[in-house]
Amino acid sequence: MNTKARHKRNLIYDEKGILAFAARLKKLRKELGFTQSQLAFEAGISLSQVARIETARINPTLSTVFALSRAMNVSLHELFNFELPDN
Amino acid sequence: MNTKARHKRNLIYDEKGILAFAARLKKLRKELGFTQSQLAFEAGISLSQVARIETARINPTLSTVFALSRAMNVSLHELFNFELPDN
DNA sequence: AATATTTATAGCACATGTGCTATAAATATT
DNA sequence: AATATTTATAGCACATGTGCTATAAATATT
Repeated sequence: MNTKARHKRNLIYDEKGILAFAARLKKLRKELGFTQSQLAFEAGISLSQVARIETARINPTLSTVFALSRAMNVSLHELFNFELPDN
Repeated sequence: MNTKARHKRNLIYDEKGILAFAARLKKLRKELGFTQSQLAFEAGISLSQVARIETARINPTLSTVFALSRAMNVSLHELFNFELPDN
């Protein structure tokens, strides 16, 4: 182990918020009749990424979210029409 | 230079979307009377990060956006109530 | 105008998002 | 039940988001 005391910064990872977004995305995708693969293709992102987002394994960037919004033809206003849980 | 042909993947960076979000955030923050420093403190993120977001230098993660939403006491529905420009 | 406050930049180290490939697990179809 | 399709995981390499510190630039206050 390194004796040098490295500072462990703690970054935000908003478990609850990420879970809520995952559920919202999955719901909309299914309602619109997309498979993950189709959505990934339309959005220009990878299938693995779509799966990771829907299972709340990662904390996507806005660009990724914007791509999903456009691919589903769902406005951001609608995509984010869910309650953000308290932290 | 390395002769090995490494693959240059191109990640999404949604310039227009990021700019639109930056403008929306700045507008709301000012309307609510926060300084960047106050907002950063309330959201538990760094001042430099708030400045980078408002000047569209970075592509923030959802967790960061959620923290801003809670700090300003503005719902996601409201925070994302803007037109996502075409890509 | 001088001073104080606020916002914008820069550079570093570290954490982690992303694409890719492969494969397993789960679900749907025949 | 067997087969096909869809979703979930894993591991790697690389790109980049984030916090921190410092400082400059811009704006507001006195």
